[in-house]
Amino acid sequence: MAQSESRQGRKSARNGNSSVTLEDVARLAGVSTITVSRALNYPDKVAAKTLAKVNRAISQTGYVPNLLAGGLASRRTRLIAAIIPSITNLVYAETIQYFSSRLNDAGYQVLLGESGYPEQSEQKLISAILSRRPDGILLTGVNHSADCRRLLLAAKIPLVETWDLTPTPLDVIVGFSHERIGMAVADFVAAKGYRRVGTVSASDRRAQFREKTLIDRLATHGITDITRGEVPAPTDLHRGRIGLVRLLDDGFSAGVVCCSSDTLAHGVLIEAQSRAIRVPEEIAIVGFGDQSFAADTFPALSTVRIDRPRMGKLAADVLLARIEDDTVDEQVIDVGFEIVERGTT
Amino acid sequence: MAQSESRQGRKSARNGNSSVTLEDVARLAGVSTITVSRALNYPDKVAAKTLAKVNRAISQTGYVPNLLAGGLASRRTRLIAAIIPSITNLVYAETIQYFSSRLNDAGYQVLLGESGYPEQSEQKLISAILSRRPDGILLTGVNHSADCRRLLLAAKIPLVETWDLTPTPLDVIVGFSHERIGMAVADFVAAKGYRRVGTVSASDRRAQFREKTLIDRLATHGITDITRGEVPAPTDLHRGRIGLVRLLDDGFSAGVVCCSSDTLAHGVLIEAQSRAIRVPEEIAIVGFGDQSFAADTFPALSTVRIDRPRMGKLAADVLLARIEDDTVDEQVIDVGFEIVERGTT
DNA sequence: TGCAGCAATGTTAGCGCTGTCATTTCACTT
DNA sequence: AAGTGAAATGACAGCGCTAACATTGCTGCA
Repeated sequence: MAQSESRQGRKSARNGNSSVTLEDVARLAGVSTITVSRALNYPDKVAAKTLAKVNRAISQTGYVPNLLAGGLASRRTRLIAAIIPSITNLVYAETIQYFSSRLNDAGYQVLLGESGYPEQSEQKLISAILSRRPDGILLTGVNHSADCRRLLLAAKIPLVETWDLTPTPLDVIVGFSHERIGMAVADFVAAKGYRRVGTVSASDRRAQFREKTLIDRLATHGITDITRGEVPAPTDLHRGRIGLVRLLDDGFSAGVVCCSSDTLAHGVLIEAQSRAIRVPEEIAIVGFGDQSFAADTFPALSTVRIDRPRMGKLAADVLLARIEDDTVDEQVIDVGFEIVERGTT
Repeated sequence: MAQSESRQGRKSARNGNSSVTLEDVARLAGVSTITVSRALNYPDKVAAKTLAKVNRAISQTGYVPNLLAGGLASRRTRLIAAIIPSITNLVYAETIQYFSSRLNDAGYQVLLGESGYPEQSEQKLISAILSRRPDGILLTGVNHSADCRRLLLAAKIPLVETWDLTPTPLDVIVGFSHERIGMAVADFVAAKGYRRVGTVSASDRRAQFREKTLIDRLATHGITDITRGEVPAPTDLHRGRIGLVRLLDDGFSAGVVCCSSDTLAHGVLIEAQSRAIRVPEEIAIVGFGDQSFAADTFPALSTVRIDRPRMGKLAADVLLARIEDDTVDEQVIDVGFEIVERGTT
C-alpha cells in the first residue's frame, strides 16, 4: 500500500492557471499517469484497489479530464457534429434530440451547426466543424456542393445523411423518399375525390421536390386544376396564412390545400377560420411531418407522418456502428412514412 | 524567393492516416510552422508575400487546422457551451440562434447541452462540457445545484446566466424578472376588469414562480377567485387543451386564463374553439413569450413579450467582452418585457 | 525449483499546435 | 558607411493526454 512518493513536480512553466491534470491525480494516488488514464477509460484493465485509490484522488482533486489533450493523443474526440438547416425548425430539432440522446448515452457529445444561413457558406461551416476533428457527422439532405463533398470525404470519418434518400450516399443514409411522399399524397387526395388542388410549399429544395412529384402524379389521376403557392423558407403560421390568402386571390376554392409542413398547414387552417371558411367542407388541408401539434389543431390535421424519433436514433446507431466497428449492414435505410388522416380532409 | 528546402520528414510514426498538418503546409510554402500558424491567426503579423505563399500552400494541400492541438497549446478553444432546458422548446432555441450567430461571427462555435433530461444529471452534463475546455458558458436560469456552482466556478471561465435575474449572479447575467412579469400581468388583467382568473402553468420553476407572484398580486387587487391548473413541463398544444379542460371541470368560466407559455395559450384557444366558447368574450387568454406565432393565431394572442433576439445577442456580447477583455460594464442586465395586447383579451 | 503466461503497471515518445524568446532582415538616420 | 529600431521570421519547449511497447509481479504447473 505504502507507495513511494517518487516523480515530483518535474515541469511546470506555462501552467499559470493551476488546473488539475492527470499528473496531479497520479501523484496523489501514488500511480503513474497512464494508470489514471486507464482507470478512466478502461476501468476493467485496472486492479480494483488501484481503481479505488485513483477514484478517491480524482474526487479529492476535482479533476476534470481534458478532452482536447485526450482527443489529440488518441484521435478520438467523442464529438459528433450534426448539420441541420435550422435549430428553430422543430422537425429538425426533434430529430437531433433523439440523435443526441442516443449518442450521449454512448459517451459522445453533439456539436450542432446550422446550414440555413447562407451568409456563412456551408463550406465554411464544414471547415469549422472539421477543425474540431469530430468522430462522425450527421448531414441533413443529400445536396452538397462539390466542395463540401470533397471536404467531407477527405476527412475520412463516418458520415450519415438524413431526411432524404439516394442510392449513392456519401457514406450511409437514413431517410425517406420525398418522391414517394409526393406520389402518395397525390393518390390520397385523388382517392378522396378532390378535383382542385392548391399547394403551399416552402422555397426549400425538398419541399419543392415533393410538390413537383405531387403535381406530376395528380396529372396521372386527371387532376390538373392546380393552384401553386410558394412561401419563403423558414415556415411559420404567418406564412401559412399568407399562403392561403394567395391561393384564394388566385381563384382557388373548394378543394384541398397540400402544404409542405404542418406549420404551414396550421397557418392555412387558421386563415380559413378567420374567414369563416369551413374546414374540411369547403377547403381541406394536408400537412407534412406529423409534428406533435398536428393531432391537436381543431379540426385535427391530416398529414404525412415521418418517424423522426426513429430516424434520429437510427442515424445515431448507424454512425456508432461505423465509428466503433467500421462495419455497417446497410448503406441505405428507408424509414418510410405514413399518411395520417384526421379531421382536415 | 528561392527558399531552401530544409527540414524534411523528421518524424512520422503513429500518423497512420495521413492528415495534412501545419508542417506539411510549412514545408510546401518554404517557411516554418510558426509562420503558417501566424498567417492563420494573426495575418497582419506576416508579410504580404509570405501570406500569399502560405495561403497557396494551404489551398494546395487542403489543410484543415486542428483546433484540438491549437486549443491545447493556446488554452483558447473558441468553443462556447450553452446549456438550455430543451432544444425543442422554441423560445430557448431562438435565443440560442441569436447567441450562436453572434458568436459565429466572432469566430466561436457553440456546443449545446440539454439540461431538461434529469436521467443524466446536470452535473454530468457540466463535467462533459468542461472537459472540452470551452472559453465560456451560457446557462439558462439561476438555480444551479451546489455541485454545479462549484464545478462552474472552479473552471474559472466567463459564465453568463440568462432567462432570469438575480443580484448575485455566478458571473454576469442577462435576463428579466419573472416576479415583475407576474405582477404586471396581474395589474393588466385587473385593469381590464376581469374578476375570475384561471392559470395554466407548466411545472417548471420559473413558470411556477410567475404564477405565484401573479396570484399574490391579484389578491392586492381584490381578485381571489383563482382556478389553478398545472401541466407537465414540456409545453405543447395538447397540454394547453388539457389545461383548459381541467379549468372548466373545476368550474372555471367567464374570466381570463393566464398561461405560462404561448404554446399553452394557443392550446387553450383551440380547446375553447372546439367547444364553441367565444374568445375573448367568454374566456380571455394571456400567453407568455410572444413567440412568432402569437400574432397569427385567431384571434391573435395577448401575451408578454420577451426580446429573445436581444437577450441572445447581449448574452453573446457580454461573454465575448469577458473573454477578450476580461472586463464588463454591468454584471446584471435586465432586458425587460412588455405586455402585448391583441385579440384574446 | 524454474519457468510459461497473463494481469497489472510503467516508460517513452509523440499527437499538432502556439507562447516565448531569439535571431534575422531591412528601411531609415546620421 | 555604420548604426538603429521595428518588422518579420524562426527554434524550441511544452500544452495534457494516450498508443505502443517494456517491465514487473504473480499464479500455476511440470
